[in-house]
Amino acid sequence: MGTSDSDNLNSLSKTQRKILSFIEEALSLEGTPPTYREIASHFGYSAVGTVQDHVRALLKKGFLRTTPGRARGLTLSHRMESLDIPVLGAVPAGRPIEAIEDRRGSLSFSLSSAGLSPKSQASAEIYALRVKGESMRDAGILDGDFVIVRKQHHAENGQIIIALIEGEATVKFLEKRSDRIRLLPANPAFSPIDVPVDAENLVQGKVIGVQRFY
Amino acid sequence: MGTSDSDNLNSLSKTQRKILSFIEEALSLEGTPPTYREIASHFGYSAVGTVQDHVRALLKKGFLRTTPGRARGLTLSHRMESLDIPVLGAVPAGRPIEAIEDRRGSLSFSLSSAGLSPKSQASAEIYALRVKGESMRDAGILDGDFVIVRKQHHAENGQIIIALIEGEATVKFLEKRSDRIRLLPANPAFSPIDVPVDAENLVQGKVIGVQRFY
DNA sequence: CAGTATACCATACATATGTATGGGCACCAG
DNA sequence: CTGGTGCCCATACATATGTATGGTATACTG
Repeated sequence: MGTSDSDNLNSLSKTQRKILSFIEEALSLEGTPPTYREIASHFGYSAVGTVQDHVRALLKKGFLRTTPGRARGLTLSHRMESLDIPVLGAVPAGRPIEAIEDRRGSLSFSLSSAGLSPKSQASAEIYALRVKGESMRDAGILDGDFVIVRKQHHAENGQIIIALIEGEATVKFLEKRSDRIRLLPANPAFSPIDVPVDAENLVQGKVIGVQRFY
Repeated sequence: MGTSDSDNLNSLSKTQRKILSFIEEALSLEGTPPTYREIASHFGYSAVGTVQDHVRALLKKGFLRTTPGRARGLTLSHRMESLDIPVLGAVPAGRPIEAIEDRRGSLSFSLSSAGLSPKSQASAEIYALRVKGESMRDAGILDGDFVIVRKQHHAENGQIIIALIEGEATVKFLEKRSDRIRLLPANPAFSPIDVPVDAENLVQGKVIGVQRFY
């Protein structure tokens, strides 16, 4: 498991990361890489050269490859696979998930199979989290599995959600009541967790899928 | 589930099929669709117009889409997803899985996450099956889940495999012994199945992943 | 201070690429 | 025979796009 230079996303500036994400996204959504001008207009740049600079940086750092002269010649140097959603790392204490940009990699996920429109992906509201622990075992969500999450701050009874409890992200069933909210594990060895109805940032997202690799 | 016109590959001429395949291939290999001229030179055409004709036909028949004016604007009209593996239907009696081409759709699956090289994909040896029943419940494989299978006819002890029993495909743990082979369910409500060691076509593939959609 | 990286703008130019037009030839159904 | 489809060539043109050049400004580092 090498953390080579080109693997270390921390070596990227915030802007560079944004642009890289956009390219990844466009690749999966449109099937073709964006042009320099498309990138520029997306971020409000009035100059193509601005994008050139950033692409050049990403090139130099090994995140992108280009075929000289080729239209839409940008490709990701890593995974040729395709469309991917970010795999977020562990949730630092107290920080809601939106703040996290600690990408650990990416997963491929069939949005159409999940009945999602391309739009829901466009807004980059889908991400993956690696499950730790056995608390959802009986729901078929095992330790090490990836849950596919759509970022949203509401959910219905009985849905599996990502909840933020004391700064920690956990996967649980949601049970809303008038007086309190209860988070139910799917494993008799674990106890339900009660939360005040007015808890802030409780619901971070809804689990829309599970992926496991043997 | 209609077999619409654009689903029927038989409505394509041999040449059109070749060109469609080339586009699909280029998409997965290069990450970008080919240009008309690239297609032309690949097939030895000296005229761009020749490709235009064929693309126009594929367009008309609904296999391709284009964004007018866009460089490398060809995209597949079906699965926008990306790389996909076929989802096979139920296994008809007695017929080994290789014979089945009853595509029910396709799934996106992150090969790199599963530690697979692009080559294993190229050989189209990966497919998906929809799980019926609860026999593997305790292994986190639930009814309705998709198992990702690599086609192979051998497997090791403890691995989850696709076994062909009396013409039916089932998901089970494999337990090889000197005298017989035992297929273990992951659910106390089900019983192990014993199979002679010389059973033919028993192991159809190895389960390398699971995917679930809520 | 010089040097380097980041971040942006403006402009120009060569060419990569989609697209239109106009043929030509073979085959087959009406 | 006429029309449609498949299959191929040649050429022209507008524009989509990569790429080079040259600025400005900030911040950090040695």
